[in-house]
Amino acid sequence: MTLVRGARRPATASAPEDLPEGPPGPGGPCDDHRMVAQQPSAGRPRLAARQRHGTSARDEILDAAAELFSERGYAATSTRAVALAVGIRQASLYCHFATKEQILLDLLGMTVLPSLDAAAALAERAGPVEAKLWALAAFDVRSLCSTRWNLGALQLLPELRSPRFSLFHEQRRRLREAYTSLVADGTRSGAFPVPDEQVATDLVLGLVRSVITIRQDRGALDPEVHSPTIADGCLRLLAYPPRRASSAARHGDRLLSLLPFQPPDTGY
Amino acid sequence: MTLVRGARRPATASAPEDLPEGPPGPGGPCDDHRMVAQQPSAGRPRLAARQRHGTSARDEILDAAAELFSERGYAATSTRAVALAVGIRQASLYCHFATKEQILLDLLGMTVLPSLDAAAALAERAGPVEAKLWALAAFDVRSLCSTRWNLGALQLLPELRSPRFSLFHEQRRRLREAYTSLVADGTRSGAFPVPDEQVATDLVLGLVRSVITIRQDRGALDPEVHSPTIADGCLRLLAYPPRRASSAARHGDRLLSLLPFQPPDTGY
DNA sequence: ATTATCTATAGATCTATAGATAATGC
DNA sequence: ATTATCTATAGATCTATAGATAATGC
Repeated sequence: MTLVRGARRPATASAPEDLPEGPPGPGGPCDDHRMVAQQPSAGRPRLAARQRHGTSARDEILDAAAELFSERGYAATSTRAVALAVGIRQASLYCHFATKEQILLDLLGMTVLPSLDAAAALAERAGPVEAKLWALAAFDVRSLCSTRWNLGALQLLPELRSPRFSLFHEQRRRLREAYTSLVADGTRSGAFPVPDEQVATDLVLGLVRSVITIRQDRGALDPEVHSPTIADGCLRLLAYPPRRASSAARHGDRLLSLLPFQPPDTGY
Repeated sequence: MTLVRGARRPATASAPEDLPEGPPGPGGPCDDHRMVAQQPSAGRPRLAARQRHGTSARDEILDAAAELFSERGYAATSTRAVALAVGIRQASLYCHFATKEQILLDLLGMTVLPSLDAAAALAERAGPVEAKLWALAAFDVRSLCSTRWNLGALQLLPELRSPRFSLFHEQRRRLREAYTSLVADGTRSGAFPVPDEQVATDLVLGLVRSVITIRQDRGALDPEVHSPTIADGCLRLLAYPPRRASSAARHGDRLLSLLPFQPPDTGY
């Protein structure tokens, strides 16, 4: 059986790909304030100037993939589309990532790990459980609002249900357990008089994550509005007494500001 | 330029496709209780017996596509995979749908229209706004819980952001408006003392839709648990006074039972 | 004759690899 | 020499169409 080489490429293609015109000037001509100036470096020059946020080719690729995967989906985004958004050739992606899936895996790590760190730090601090839960929810929402692209939307990708993403699922499970344990504490202490702890935890997590779809529908959100509003909403969902709510929120806000780190607000 | 025909098919393939063995017996051998007995009908017989819920080939295809699109995603599900799940050849899908996208469009209609009908029916009835909101949320949740496959997950598909799905977006916008108008009524009457009506509506809708992701995580949900629990949660989110909550829920439940139709509970 | 399926395949597109090329840095 | 890119393309796979085939129903 013989195969015809190149039979798939139409004869009309004069230039094999479309890249933004113009070779990069010395030092990189990117005057867009979002981007970081590039030092001239080793390697064959690119055909197009730098157009992405990020100080390395790897970060530029992650930035483009974050935009496209979160807005169009993973399977629906070709590696060619990612490369085009970076300004390099499709094959050049593979100098920095072994597979397309590895790009997604790297992005997924960024969506859960900050909140997981916050949950661990809060668990070690003293304070009433309602303030801790408020602080964790507020941190989580702020993280989801503050990334340059709506990285949280990656958590909704149907492709993640494959067992190849078990590392990510394990991280999500641990974050869920942090919420579960706070809800259980509050139920024991009487702060959260709910009939079913698991259902209550599911609803709290659902409310926190609804910021992802709200951001998809409305575009950029103000973390200073949604973070406290949703954290307040979590306490209401848990039937925390309304007359004590504003005091718990103040306490939670203080806990949040004392954390040794804050959610990213300049991207990731 | 000459092309080599069939060069893509490996020489090892003895049978061109894999279908469940066994030609259909007369009248259809499907003794699975989930399926409906088939009359022998015109047309060339299938290679495999019927394996899907549905009384027509079209419904069988929708059933299989609902399962695969909701669990694996749209772009990640090939038409070949859908056909395989139905027990027909890939090309046979196109006897019933013009394009793959048309299958998704038909499924999307099923996810919003029942709740839209419920919203219209509730708007015409008399009753306190808190009971109406409770009833709408409870109906919505019950719809999302009661379909054979998690059809609501289709609403999360990233492919939907394309303008080709504007009909679906219009339906979603009308359902959102039903919620918006109830929240606005309740704010005016003092039942829902919230500072920002739009944010409050977003959170209520987010809480209702969280049943989609909860079902993805936990599998089948009991509508008799989640429907009232989430409807209660909506009133709490809207700062409805707790001491009046159980009365509002009773009233809402009565409104719900008086609707001229109920959410599907045998599939769709 | 009509119908619903089947086989076969066109043509587009996708991911990943092989190897050439054009810079920097020693 | 090392590095980061480029060109070219293999081989798999995808959607959709053309036309053959094997039933029913008149």
